[in-house]
Amino acid sequence: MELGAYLPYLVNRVGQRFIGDMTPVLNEAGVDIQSWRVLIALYQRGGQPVGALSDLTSINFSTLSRVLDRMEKRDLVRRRRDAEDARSFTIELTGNGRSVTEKILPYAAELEAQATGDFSEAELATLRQLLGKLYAGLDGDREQPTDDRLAG
Amino acid sequence: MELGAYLPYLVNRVGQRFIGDMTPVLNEAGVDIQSWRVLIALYQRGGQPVGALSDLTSINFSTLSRVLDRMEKRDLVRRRRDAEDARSFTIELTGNGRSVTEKILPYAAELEAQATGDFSEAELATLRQLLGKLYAGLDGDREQPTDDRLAG
DNA sequence: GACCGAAATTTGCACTTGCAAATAATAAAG
DNA sequence: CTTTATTATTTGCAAGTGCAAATTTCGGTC
Repeated sequence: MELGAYLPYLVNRVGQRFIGDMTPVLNEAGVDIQSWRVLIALYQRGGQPVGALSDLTSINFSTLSRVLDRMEKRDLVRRRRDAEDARSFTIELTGNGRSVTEKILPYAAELEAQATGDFSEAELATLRQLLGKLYAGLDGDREQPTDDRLAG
Repeated sequence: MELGAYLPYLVNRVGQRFIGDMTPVLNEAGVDIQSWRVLIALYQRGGQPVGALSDLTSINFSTLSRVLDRMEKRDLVRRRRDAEDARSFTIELTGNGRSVTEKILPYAAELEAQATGDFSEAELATLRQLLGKLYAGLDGDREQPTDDRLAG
């Protein structure tokens, strides 16, 4: 086994860099990385129960619960009791949450663009597709349908 | 922007899964994820100063210092003062560290194999290459030479 | 050969994390 | 309608984490 060929290594290395490069922008906006993950998930998928949000963001259940505490304090999200099932909350963006997200998004896009400056459209598409396929091949136990939809 | 097309999202999602799937095996061996990262880095690259190890593993400097404390306690690594420069330590695997690593490696390989079961050799090579390229495109500020060598 | 800025590593501190147990609400059965 | 099993979420606790400051050593300069 060669380190530079070991996929978990290659993947997490890139992931860490994305995080490292995003952090200064997020700090300036007073948002931590986990909150940012939640923000984009909600921004694009709309209100979600905590469980779905945990799947969506890969943030641990209990951790997410406390991330939401922070976010609520900073008026980024709101917990609304589900009318159908009172065990469940729907987490939704506040107006402020939406506006903060929209302020950060351009930087996120720019970072991605910078990282993929040397990529052709075809390469980009391939990379996305292969990452999706890789994800699908991991931990097949979890509910596949949901995950597949996410991968789309 | 679509969530499923956003690279940081796709990458970190896969990374989290790799970690999640590896954790049970690591727990059984009494090793945490960070220690595992250090183990494979040392196993493949040999003794390293803390700084290089931090680059190699993407683990924050101060965090790594304490990860090494844990690892030293569990007799996985040893700190040896550099003869040339007494500010620096060379971190090296102990015999036990090597043997623990070799015990875990097959599972790591199996996990990767399982995740990439549907991949052709060509796809695998492409994925690795594109991840390397993506890494290179990120955070161009850091010392490129070192990073490029690592990406090899 | 004492002085000063820079480099390698560690530590203080306040905050974040994940596991497992607790809470709260629903659903199904008797 | 009480009991019991199940699901959604939160919390107690013991670690783990990152930032910024401290420590130790180096290399050059006066």
